[in-house]
Parts: sequence; structure tokens; C-alpha cells
Amino acid sequence: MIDENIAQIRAFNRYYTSVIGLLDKYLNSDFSLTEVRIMYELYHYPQGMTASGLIELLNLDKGYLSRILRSFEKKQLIEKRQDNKDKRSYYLQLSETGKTIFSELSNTSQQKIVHLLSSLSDEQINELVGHMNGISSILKTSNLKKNEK
Amino acid sequence: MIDENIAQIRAFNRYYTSVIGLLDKYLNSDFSLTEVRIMYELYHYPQGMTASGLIELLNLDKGYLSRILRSFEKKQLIEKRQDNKDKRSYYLQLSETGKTIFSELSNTSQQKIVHLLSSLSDEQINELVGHMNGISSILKTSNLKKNEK
DNA sequence: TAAATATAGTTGCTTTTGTCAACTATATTT
DNA sequence: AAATATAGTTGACAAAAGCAACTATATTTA
Repeated sequence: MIDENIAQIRAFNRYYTSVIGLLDKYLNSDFSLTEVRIMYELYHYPQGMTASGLIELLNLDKGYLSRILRSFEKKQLIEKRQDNKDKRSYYLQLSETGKTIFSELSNTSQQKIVHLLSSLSDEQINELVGHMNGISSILKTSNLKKNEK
Repeated sequence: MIDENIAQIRAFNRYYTSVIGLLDKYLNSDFSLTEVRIMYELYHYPQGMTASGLIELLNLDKGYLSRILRSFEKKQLIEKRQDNKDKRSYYLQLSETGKTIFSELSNTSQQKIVHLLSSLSDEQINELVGHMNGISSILKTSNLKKNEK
């Protein structure tokens, strides 16, 4: 019984991996998925967020993140300001350029989803979104955490 | 209205990316996600499947796949037999070892899902699976295809 | 049926992505 | 003030993925 459920969940994960892959492919090659995820978080945290915060949130290696952030700085996508309480850390924010670029990315990705959805009826779309919300809300009550290795 | 839907779908994709990441992380470092996906397909295609089939199905680069298959051969996870109608292609199958190893992998991944689910009620689990099936069946009626770049 | 074109898979080379460990600077704890 | 912890950086490296040229076979076409 539970085995059955697990098998279905695994099947869904595999399937959805490819869905995400197809949609992300479209995200265009200027940024990696990781980079987009970082930009996403910064975009939605306009008050600023530290590198450690991103590491925690997105489960990234700090060295890796550090380099990505450096490249963002070089491209002037972000701005850093040092925390004057704790001089080891910096608050990161998207610059105006960064916000613009991120919005454009969003649009591209959006268009691909529009394309994907174009073959669905309004009702199917509503169902789809409903299912997604259902999954999120159930999983968010679970104790799925990054650090439980 | 539709914008709203798109935003939700994108949010779900981001969220679910991390769910999959967390579950896959557990898949242990012996095989990459791509390798596991390949093994999965071969496992469920006991009659044999060609490299081209895998490329099509999983949207892989043929050079990359070729090397992965070679490593599988070296580890004796798969067996190849040449198609005698078309000598350019080979049917690929998991060997007994390959099947065993894949099953073990499945178990590991299964356990992680059990863990994830352990904090959910039976009813929540049913709902979760129901939503997943809903998404899959809706998307499968859509025209999402690899080759629409 | 010979020449042209297409397809399956391989190989060399490169790029991208990610990991690990050591290190600097600052903070916190004892 | 010494020991320990944390934020972020850097160097070295490994794993994952992509690209293009190539070989061998198949298929199409003139």
C-alpha cells in the first residue's frame, strides 16, 4: 500500500524532472538554473539577504555561491552592502539592472509555460494549479529539511 | 488571470526542484541523476532499448550517453546486443547485476521518501499522490515535447 | 546500382557546474 | 585572552554536460 504510493511519488519525481528540464532549457543559456534560483530569491527579498541565507535556502556550496556572486557583481546584477553589526556578512540585493534582467528571464520562461498551457483548457489549467498548490501545502507541513542527511 | 496561473506554476517548479534535489541527494553519490534515469528506463524496458531511444526519451547528448553506457558496461551493469536488422544499433538491457544495483538504489530512494512521508497522515499521502497523478495526466495531454526549441 | 544523404554510435576536446579544503577576517564563547 | 565558531574567498579539482568531427552502416535518389 505504502509501497504503491512511494512508487507513484518516485514516478512523478522522474516525470516532473523532465518537465522542469524542458521548461528550464528555455530559460535560455545566459544563466544556469542555479543562477536563476539565486536571482529569484534576491528578487523576492528586496530588503537584502546574505550569502549564508542563500546557502541555507538553496542548499548551495559556499565556494560555488561566492563565485556566482562575484560574477553577478562583475555583470553589475547585484549590490553588496556590509552588515555593520557583523562585518563578516554582506546584504545582497539585485541592482536595477539585475531586476530588469531577471524580469526578462521570467518573461521568457513565462512564454514557454504559456506555450505549454496553450493546449490545455481553462479548466485543466485550474486543476493543474490546484494540484500544485495541494502538493506544496502538504509537503510544507512535512519535515523535509535540507540538513537531514 | 493567466498570469496568476503562470506565476503559480513557476513557483511550484522552483519549489519542486528543491524537493527533488533533496530526495535525489540521497540517491547516494555512486550514480548521477542522469545515470539513475537511464537505469530506470532500462529496468522498465526489459525487452531492450537502443541508445537512440534513450536519447529521445531522456533528451540526452549522444556523446554523453555513449560514455555513460561505456561506464555501465565496464561495471557490467548492462549488456548490449547488436540489432541484426540494423547493425548500427544495439539493444541495451540491464544485466542481473544491473538490476540488483538498481533495485538497491530504488530502495535507498524509497527510504528517503518514507522518511519524508513519515510526518504525513495517510490521508495526506493519498491526497499528495492524487495531486501528482492529476498533474501528470493533465500535462501528458499537453503537447510538451522535447524538440520544440 | 552508384552516388548522395541520413542515422547510430564513438571519440576528442571544451565548457559548465559543482565540491572540497585551506585560508582570512570577524564574532562569540569559555 | 585563548579557543572556538561563522561568513565569505580562493585554489585546485572532479563531475556533468555539450559540441563537432568521425566511422560504420542504412536509406534515398538519380
